[in-house]
Amino acid sequence: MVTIKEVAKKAGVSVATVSRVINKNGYVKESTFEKVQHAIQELNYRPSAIAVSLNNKKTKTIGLILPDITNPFFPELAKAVEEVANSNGYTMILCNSSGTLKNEIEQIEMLQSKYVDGIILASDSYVEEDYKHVNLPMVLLDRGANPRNSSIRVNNYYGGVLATEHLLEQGCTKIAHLAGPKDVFTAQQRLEGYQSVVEDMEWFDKKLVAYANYQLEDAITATKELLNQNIGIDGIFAGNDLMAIGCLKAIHSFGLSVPEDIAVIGFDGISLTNMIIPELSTIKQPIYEMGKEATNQIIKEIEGNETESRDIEFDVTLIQRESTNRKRRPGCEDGAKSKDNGNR
Amino acid sequence: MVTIKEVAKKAGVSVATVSRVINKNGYVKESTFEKVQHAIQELNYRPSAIAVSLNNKKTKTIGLILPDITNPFFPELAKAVEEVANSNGYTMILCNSSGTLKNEIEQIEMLQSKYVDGIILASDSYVEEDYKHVNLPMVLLDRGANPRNSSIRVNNYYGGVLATEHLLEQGCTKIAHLAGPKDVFTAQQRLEGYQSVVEDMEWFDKKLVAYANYQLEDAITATKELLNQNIGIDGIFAGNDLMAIGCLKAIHSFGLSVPEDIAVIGFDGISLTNMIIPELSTIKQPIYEMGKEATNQIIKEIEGNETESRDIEFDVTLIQRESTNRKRRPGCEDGAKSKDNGNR
DNA sequence: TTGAAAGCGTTACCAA
DNA sequence: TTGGTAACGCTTTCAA
Repeated sequence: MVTIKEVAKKAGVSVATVSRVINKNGYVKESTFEKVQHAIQELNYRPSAIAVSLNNKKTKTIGLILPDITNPFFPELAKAVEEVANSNGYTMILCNSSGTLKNEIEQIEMLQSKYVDGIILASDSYVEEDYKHVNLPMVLLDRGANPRNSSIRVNNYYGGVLATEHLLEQGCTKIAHLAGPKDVFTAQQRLEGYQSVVEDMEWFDKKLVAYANYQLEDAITATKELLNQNIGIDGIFAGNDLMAIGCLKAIHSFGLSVPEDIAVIGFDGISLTNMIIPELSTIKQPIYEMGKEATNQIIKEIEGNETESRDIEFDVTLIQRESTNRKRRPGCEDGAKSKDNGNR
Repeated sequence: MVTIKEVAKKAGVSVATVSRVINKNGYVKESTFEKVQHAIQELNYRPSAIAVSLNNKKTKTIGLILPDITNPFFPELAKAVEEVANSNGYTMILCNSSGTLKNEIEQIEMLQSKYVDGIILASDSYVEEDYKHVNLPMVLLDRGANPRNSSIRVNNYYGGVLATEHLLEQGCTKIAHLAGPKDVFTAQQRLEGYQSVVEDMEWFDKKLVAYANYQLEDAITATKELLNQNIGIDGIFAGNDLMAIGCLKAIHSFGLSVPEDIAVIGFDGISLTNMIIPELSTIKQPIYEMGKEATNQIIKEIEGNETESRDIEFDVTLIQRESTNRKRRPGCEDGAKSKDNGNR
């Protein structure tokens, strides 16, 4: 690699001057500027990001910690982060935490020692206590408010309400909920949304709520149990899309059909939902937007334009597709009935 | 951040001694060692990766360039790379090239100026010419041989043969191929595999080959056209799984069923294939293994244990599921008939 | 067994 | 408008 010294020698100036040319600050005579530029081209010189970082304590790098990149929700998020980061001159280091606190902590340590400028953390297991020693800008995804860090999320509660009401509107008379893990924030909120709608209905029964771990396989098992233990279920609100697909498979294995016998709606709006047959209705989160906003926020905090932390809540949107279309024949449309709740 | 100097002061020794303790090299008296360790703990000191890098020209970072992280093939790959990298003390910078040469080149430049130690490149548009100025270890995914770089890939040709023969075995009498983009290496190879099996059959016709861009939407259109222009197609080999799902949707929209009317097989073995109904038969690539091997290879090259480049070809495996199961009722099994071709 | 100091490639301050 | 140089945090060589 060619260094600034070699450029200086070639151009017949000092390294200080070359530095000024590179950063376009300080006074440089026009002719000197050109001479230096020429030398830079000639030698195909690129400043060492390492050396620059050592000086100014900035690496132009942000860390993104995800529970699992193979969960289809996250690639879209990662893409948004990467794109926004890049277009602001940052690069992204990706870490898979596998959702365990131990890994998260370890990775945060590692990111700190690599001097990333900030961290975006999508964590299921976040507990404020555990992150006391993190003194970098950090924005949280899908977590509740926290005085120290900005957070980006959707109104999960309202999404739960929306999904449940939609099933009701479609004529469902007994609606079950396949909830995510009990200790996961988003899952709790979605469940509460569901409960708020159905708890006073005369058919409601606690046994209509089952739990699974947000994964497909687990959801299949849970759905089968749900169907065995309850008679007359004709609608299921699954806590995420992956589990909704599990529902579909379980229902299929019972020889029942969707949406005729049982309507199914998911949550997240991953692209998978319109790949399957029947296409899956869902409560869509603006995933890309969320990643974009998280990145913008972290960059603001890094660059010091914004030190106070912000709480940003996005709206969810009901996407009706075949899996809940009980009013006409399936296969017709893919309408996004936006039901903004007006916040933001 | 606490520096080595502060540790030295606290322990009452010089920075050189602290450095020796950290790196466990050179002579250090037992008692001194302990004293220093103690100070390190006390201050919660972590060496600055930046400063270390400036010295030894190694960043312990590798760059992974992918065409599109939202394509389900790549997250699994990325996960493998990240895990193997981490367990060797490396971190991974992820870049989305969107498949364009311009972005790839730009990102390689950027990665070089960040002094990554090596690059894993999954490229559709790789042309040796364009990468002449890359003087880092680089391993290529899914590309043909190249004297300068190691490459990791599967036997795409053989996979094409395997898929086509499988459809034949299932009793298909007129098999179409939905191929990937003409200029993409993997797509060409798979197509050739198909052709080698069917070109001498009396029913074969060039019109049985259609092209799409490896994406779902495009595949739906192409399949519809295929079905409109050809009579009697009862088997389709799609160039990748995403397109196979497109086939399924197109066939469904014609009111036909899979596998009874038309059997469908994909290529890749992404996890999507067992999420959909009917579950999709496919030619599975050992994606995780490939990522793992790519990472091991790049690390070897970085650490200088291996300077010569290697060409590693993995075997593909036929996974038969419902979408080609014409011999018995669907829904029974998920068998992996391994047909090794003995290379590697 | 330990410490002093040079050097890694920049930036920024101070002088000239 | 330019150049010399300290400083960033660490490793490594050389001396002690």
